[in-house]
Amino acid sequence: MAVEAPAKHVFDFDDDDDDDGPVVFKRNNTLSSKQNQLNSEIKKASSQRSDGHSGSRAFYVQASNGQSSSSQKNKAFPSSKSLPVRSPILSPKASTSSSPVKSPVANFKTPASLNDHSKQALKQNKCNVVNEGKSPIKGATEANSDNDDDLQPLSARLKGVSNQGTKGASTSSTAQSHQLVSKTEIKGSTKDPDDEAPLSVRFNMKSSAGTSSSKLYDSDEKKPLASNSEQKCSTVKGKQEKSSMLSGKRPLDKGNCSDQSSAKKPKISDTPTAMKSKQLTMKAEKEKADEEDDDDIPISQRIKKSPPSNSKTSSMKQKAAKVVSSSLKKLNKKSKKEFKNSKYIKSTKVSPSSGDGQKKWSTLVHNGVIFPPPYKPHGIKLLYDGRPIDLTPEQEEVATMFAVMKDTDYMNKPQFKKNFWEDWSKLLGKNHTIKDLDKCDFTPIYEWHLQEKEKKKQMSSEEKKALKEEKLKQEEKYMWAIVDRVKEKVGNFRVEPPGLFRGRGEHPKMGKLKRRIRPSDITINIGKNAPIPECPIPGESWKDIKHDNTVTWLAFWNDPINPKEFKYVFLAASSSLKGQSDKEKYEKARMLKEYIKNIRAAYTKDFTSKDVTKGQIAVATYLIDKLALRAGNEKDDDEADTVGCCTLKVGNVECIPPNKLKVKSVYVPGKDTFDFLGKDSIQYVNTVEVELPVYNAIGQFHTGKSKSDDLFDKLDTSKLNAHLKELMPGLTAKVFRTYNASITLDEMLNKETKDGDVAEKVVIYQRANKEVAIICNHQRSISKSHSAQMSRLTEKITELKGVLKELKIDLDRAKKGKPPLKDADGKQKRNLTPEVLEKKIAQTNAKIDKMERDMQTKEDLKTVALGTSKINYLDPRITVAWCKRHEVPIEKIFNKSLLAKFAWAMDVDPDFRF
DNA sequence: TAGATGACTTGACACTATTAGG
DNA sequence: CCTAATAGTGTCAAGTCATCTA
Repeated sequence: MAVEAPAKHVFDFDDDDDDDGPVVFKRNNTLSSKQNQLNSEIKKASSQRSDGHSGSRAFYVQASNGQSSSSQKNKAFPSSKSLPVRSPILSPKASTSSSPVKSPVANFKTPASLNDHSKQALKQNKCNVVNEGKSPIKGATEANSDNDDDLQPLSARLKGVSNQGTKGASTSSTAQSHQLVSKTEIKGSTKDPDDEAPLSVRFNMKSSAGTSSSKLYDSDEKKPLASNSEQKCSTVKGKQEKSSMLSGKRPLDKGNCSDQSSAKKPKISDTPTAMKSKQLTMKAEKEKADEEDDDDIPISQRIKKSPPSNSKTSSMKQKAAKVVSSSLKKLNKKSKKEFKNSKYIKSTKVSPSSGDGQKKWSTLVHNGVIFPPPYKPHGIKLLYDGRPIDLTPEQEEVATMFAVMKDTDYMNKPQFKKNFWEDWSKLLGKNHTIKDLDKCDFTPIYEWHLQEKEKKKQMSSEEKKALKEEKLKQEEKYMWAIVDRVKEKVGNFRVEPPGLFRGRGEHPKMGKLKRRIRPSDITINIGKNAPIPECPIPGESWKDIKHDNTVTWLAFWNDPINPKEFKYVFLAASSSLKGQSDKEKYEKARMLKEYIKNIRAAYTKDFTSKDVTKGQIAVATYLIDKLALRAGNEKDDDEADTVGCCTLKVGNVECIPPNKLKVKSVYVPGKDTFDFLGKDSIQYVNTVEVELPVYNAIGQFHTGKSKSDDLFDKLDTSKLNAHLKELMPGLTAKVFRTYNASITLDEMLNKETKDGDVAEKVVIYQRANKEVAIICNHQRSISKSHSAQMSRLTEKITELKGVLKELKIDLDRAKKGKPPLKDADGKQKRNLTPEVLEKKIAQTNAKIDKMERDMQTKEDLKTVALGTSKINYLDPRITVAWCKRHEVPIEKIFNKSLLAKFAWAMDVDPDFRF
């Protein structure tokens, strides 16, 4: 446990908490209380079907969180990912005292025995949670109200029209019987004791697996529209040769940014007492928190309990919701301020407020950031006109950055070279020998670089290990922050090293020098009473120190490429702060489910609106809903030229009438082709059938415009989002992406999962995952070795087929009592019985089948990136619940970092549906 | 109310570590 | 065991969206 000492040493505070176990690892159940807020803000009348008690209990510090990377080998770890309440680092004994026990069924291993601390933590946390609308009938009533047949989905309408899509589309809402009642009753009966019960009880798959089958609802409504669309994802990255206009539009490289850094919404000061009040036990805090929670929440509670969505009344409901939610916001804000300096402030740490510039933390301790090592000159000379040239270390450093990129695609981009030359020649100075980049030969430096790389590779594993450990030792203290007395991982504590800007696509600024960041560029954000991190570079100092607890960043600096933008240091994804907002995001998306029917009905109505703005909003919303497009903010001239929905150009959307003019188009749905560069200059190509009114509307938006004009000239993202907010509190364009992704996963999993072994189920999951990735257009570049791999596989299959043929011949002969043919080398093969041969044939056939399937999968997935959706779009609770229901170890789906990131979702009820 | 600013999420890809296959 | 493929992790660019400012 070498890490223990440094960790403690670094954050030496709270000594007296130690006897109570490191406070740091008693994570509060921020999520559930947070959820209350979410609810209060947006949830209102929406139903929450089988949210179960997710997040409604003690929170387990994810192991990885308290885990030093050096101890990751610990085998106990993977099995207890979500569980250790105490860090193995800080409390070694915890590993034995709360040793995880295998859950009888699946691998949701759970602690059979929690140590006292953990138990206490559980209890304490529980109280946070009770108010979470947990009435046993909650699920039942609301699920019932979620009457699918009430909902008139667009997809249903589309079905008549577009028969093209088959992808993952559930075809009917057959199984709509509301067996939910029984389900929730079962749930309810086990729930209450649950809270006290060992977690293993809740994870007991057998019990839940038995009931889960009763739950089969399916609704067209929830089906993503995109599932009906035929998607073609081109793999080609965009290559628009954009005439470079490095607009001088960024005049101010303001060194004055010091001002800006502070100009912000009103600061809420830290609790003065926060750090000092060591005598304040967690429990006391907790209780206060609960008190205040109770004070804070009731309205939302009431709101939540108000009748769930019902399409007939929903417009009224929506209005009401809006009002309530906004007034509630104000109320929250106000009360927060009023209590700011009271001791109640403590409580907000348990339920930091969402959004609205409210408090994100009460105490924050960290050690700042670590800087890349200074440049070490290598002395290798580049050749200019064939002659070696001396460079100063500064000049050499930048030259090396360029040299090292020799074999990248950037070298083929004039813009890159141009920008590089501009910045580098400045460093060289006016009278330097080097006057022309084209005459420079960087090869010596490049080769030196390759050599260095090779050297590194050749190092013995001991050396490598030592090096790694050295690095770890240096970084250890920066890796952690203590947020509200919980030790949390910091995400990116390393300051970005200098380099050449690698903009994607045709970025006008690619190749520019990204200068070195120094302490004097960096603003630190930290708790009022926390020690200010020592500046790691002697003689220098931070630019500024702030104590802003309305934000979550620990530090920032101005982006050297675009000085009015910032680079932030945040907590890692596994932190509870991130987890909170993650959960909120999915809750919002789930809420959309309750509104979607009305929203679709509304925009469908507006397709034909006389009001052009209305029509454009309608069509845009439709595209966002159906195609999962991004919103599409305006972009500056000094950014790559990419578009999203609101910034689509006329030329991006082509109408393909069945034959000629759209006016003529009869009662046939039109076809629209999309082709544009999206985020990261990834190309989007999609041909999709749309409803006739949409087709016509697009045609109208086209008229009188040139290809480069905005398709939606009356629209931008803020108007669009403002409109969406009227339909559902908190609704924005991106929620549709989350919604469509998660609902697709949920439905596919529940529809497709059959009996079978774990491997088969994992395949089902991957297929659903892939579907989502396609919907979201998550692409990856084809690996360099792809074609080689494919041909190798083909080869192998051919070979196997040859074997098969031979076997068949041998079988024939064996049946006739003849000996087998000689093998390729002319040697006599063994005599085998027909039975054995038949078995071999079957085996070979199976092998070939498998290989062909693998090959197909490989081909299908060569341009599809599954990771992004898993990380950002798929509600982890869907996955966790599915795993529980189907006895698939969660580790088969989530890797270590995802498990840490989704710790908040691990205790979801197996019956959870998105 | 548009545009600027600020904070945060999303995204592809490069680099490393681990595992599978020969 | 070694190599190649794959999985995992880190990096940092590029989005979204709320809020502030003029």
